[in-house]
Amino acid sequence: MKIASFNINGIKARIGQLTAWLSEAQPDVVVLQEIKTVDEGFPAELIEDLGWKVWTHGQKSWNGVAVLSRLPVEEIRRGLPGDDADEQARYIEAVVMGDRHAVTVAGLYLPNGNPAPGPKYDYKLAWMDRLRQRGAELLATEQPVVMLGDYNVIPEPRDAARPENWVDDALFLPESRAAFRRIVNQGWTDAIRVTDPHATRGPFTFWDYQRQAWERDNGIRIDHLLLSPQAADLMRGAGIDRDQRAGVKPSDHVPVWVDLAA
DNA sequence: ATGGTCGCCGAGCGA
Repeated sequence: MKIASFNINGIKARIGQLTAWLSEAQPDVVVLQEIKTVDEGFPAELIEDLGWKVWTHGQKSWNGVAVLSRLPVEEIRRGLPGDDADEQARYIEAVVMGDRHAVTVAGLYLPNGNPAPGPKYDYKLAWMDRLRQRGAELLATEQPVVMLGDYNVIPEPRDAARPENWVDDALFLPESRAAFRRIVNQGWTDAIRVTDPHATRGPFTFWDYQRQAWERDNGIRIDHLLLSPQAADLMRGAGIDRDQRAGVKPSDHVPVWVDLAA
């Protein structure tokens, strides 16, 4: 079961890139972030015509997440538990049926948090605490779980081409990194990192549109795939589709994926 | 220190 995450940065602007990548990469399950539309504005038919089922959790203009699956899905949950007043569409969860295992796939778009300090940063840290609580519940199932998406956290200096540029940024502040570490340390495996544990630079998943960041490979790694122990035991491989950042009108993020023997 | 680029939609915000 190949499971991927892609921050698409506006589905209406990126439907062509998405469908081309789907046929090229051949994932079985995809979570999307920043669809930037209400559910009715999502071009589901174009994707359904390619053999997918589509579930969206949309919002006007900002945020918004979705699940695409070519495998049967048993349950869908929209919204991160823990705050009924939270209006932002940043979380969607699916139980996907593989041939051998059911896999819980939690797609997330963690708040950016800038400027920090401030209310947006407080919201980010509170959201991360809610994610940690949901993560504990999912780990307690002792089943294969993949919690993946745009975490908006640079975990370590080697995850940025120029870490010195990020020291005051909500993506790299010590509190953000500590909150991410606290989640990982519950027992999750960082699928991309374990494919090359001793890398000293990168790999990256995001390059800003500004200042020729892509041309200069001035990237950061903020899209992550966290695996429960039962999912990590099934891992066959993981990767980053870096070439998706080239070409005409790309997203500023690229897809990340993990393949499970599920 | 500033501005640099996108996508949302049709001005300015969020990233």
